[in-house]
Amino acid sequence: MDIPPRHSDHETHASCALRSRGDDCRFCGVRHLSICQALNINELDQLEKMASDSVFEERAVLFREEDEVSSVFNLTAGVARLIRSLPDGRRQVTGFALPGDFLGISLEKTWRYTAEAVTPLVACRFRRSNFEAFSEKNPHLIKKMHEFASQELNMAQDHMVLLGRLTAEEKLASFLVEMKKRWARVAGHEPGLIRLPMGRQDIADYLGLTIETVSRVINQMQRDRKLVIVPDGVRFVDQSYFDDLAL
Amino acid sequence: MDIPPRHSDHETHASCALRSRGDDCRFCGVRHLSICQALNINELDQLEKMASDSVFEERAVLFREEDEVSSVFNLTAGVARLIRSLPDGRRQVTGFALPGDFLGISLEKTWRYTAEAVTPLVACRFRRSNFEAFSEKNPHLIKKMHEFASQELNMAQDHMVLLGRLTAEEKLASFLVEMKKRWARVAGHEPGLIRLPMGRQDIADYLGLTIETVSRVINQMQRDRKLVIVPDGVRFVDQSYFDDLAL
DNA sequence: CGCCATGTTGATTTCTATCAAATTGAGTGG
DNA sequence: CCACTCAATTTGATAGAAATCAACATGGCG
Repeated sequence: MDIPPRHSDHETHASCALRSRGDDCRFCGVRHLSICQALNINELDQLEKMASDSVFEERAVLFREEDEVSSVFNLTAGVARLIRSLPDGRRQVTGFALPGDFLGISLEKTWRYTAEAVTPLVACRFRRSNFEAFSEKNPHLIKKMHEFASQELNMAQDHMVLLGRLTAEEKLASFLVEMKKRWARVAGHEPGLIRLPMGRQDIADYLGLTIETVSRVINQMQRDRKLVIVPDGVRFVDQSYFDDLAL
Repeated sequence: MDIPPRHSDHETHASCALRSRGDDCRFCGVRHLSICQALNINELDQLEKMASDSVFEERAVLFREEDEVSSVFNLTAGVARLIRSLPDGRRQVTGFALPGDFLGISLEKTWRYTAEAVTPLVACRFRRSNFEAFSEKNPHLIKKMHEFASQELNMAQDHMVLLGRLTAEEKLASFLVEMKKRWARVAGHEPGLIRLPMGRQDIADYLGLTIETVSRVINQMQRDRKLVIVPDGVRFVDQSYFDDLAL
């Protein structure tokens, strides 16, 4: 990955020591996790001709709420936060996108949320018009996109329960269990380590809490020997404590 | 509507003074609001052969979380609450279904929420296997279902902001504005009246509040001359107050 | 080494939940 | 028609969880 891929339109010149599609969808590390699992080798070849790798550095904005959807993205490496903002600055993080996640599943004309890189990230990028035309010709891709959207809707409903009805402690436990499960699907993760590349403020905005409460609850969990805080994340000490509390 | 429709499989013998598909999709009052808008007259005829009108009385359960999805529903009259429950009894109402809304959009194997009739209701019912087979042959129906699912996802994200970041007063204002907008799409509504057929507890469980807080906030709004409480709903007195507060 | 963003900890306030009681109102049967 | 019942709602008093306000600590990086 020292040589930028052919179709690359780098947003930045950040180091390329990141997994990505490279130049061949057949060897893509996130293919089996992503929308592309719906495609056969032949269709993959067609799609590949429309793809370009985009690299974003930490804090870069992939797109903003209200922006026209000119491209859709398939995350291959890194983490993004998805944000809705209120006019007075209050934020709700509606989700974190991990490798394999697709941004633009809805095929709407404008983005309904802002996406920012939490870590350096790589995404397989398609022009919306191309991608939509391709999907128009491949009904099973639409079906797969619908499956992914349904799964997202399901997660959104889970999150409503969390936001509406859980205590701060339950929210944190649920979040950590969720991140543990989601990282387990991503190749190359260290089992046992729950990576938390996002800051405390992002976690707070995801859980409908303040940064102080997030900090207090996590540190209390550490004092109670439920977990240990490590660089870039946490490790569970008492898994059953989390299983009992989590949604 | 005094004579039950041909394919009817009534859950109850409740009065039929309710709008419904009747026996002909072409005259269905919610067609233009529903998934069926994707279909031409010919396709509508095919779909009609698979449809049956179901009638549910107040409080009836359409289906429960975890149940197998044996039928999907297109609501033609009445209101349903969609509920996720925690083991200890805490509830989150994830949404209210109004005429034109489709239940089963995701085509998953099991329901992820419980649906209960808030009012007597009528739904156009399809066996899941039939509906799925039909959609398999009609890619534009899948596309339309995907559009509807995307719209629901969008509403779910709005609701996350509400649950995570709004105050009780803002939550109520947003809810009332949302209901006003949604009823405006349904034929036969009285403009100006915001119908609230659901009880205070349902509203509380939708907004992540308690029944007491919902009651207090609405009654305070009435004392402040922002709205008046009327049988079966409210009327706005100061629309701009709500526009300013709502999400 | 020191700077600045990020995170932690402490003190206090506030909003909403909880607990408790009164009120309303729809449905029932005398 | 009117008392009665029971559920739903409203109102009041108090408690409590998390927010806010305010330092302080940490740690990555020039």
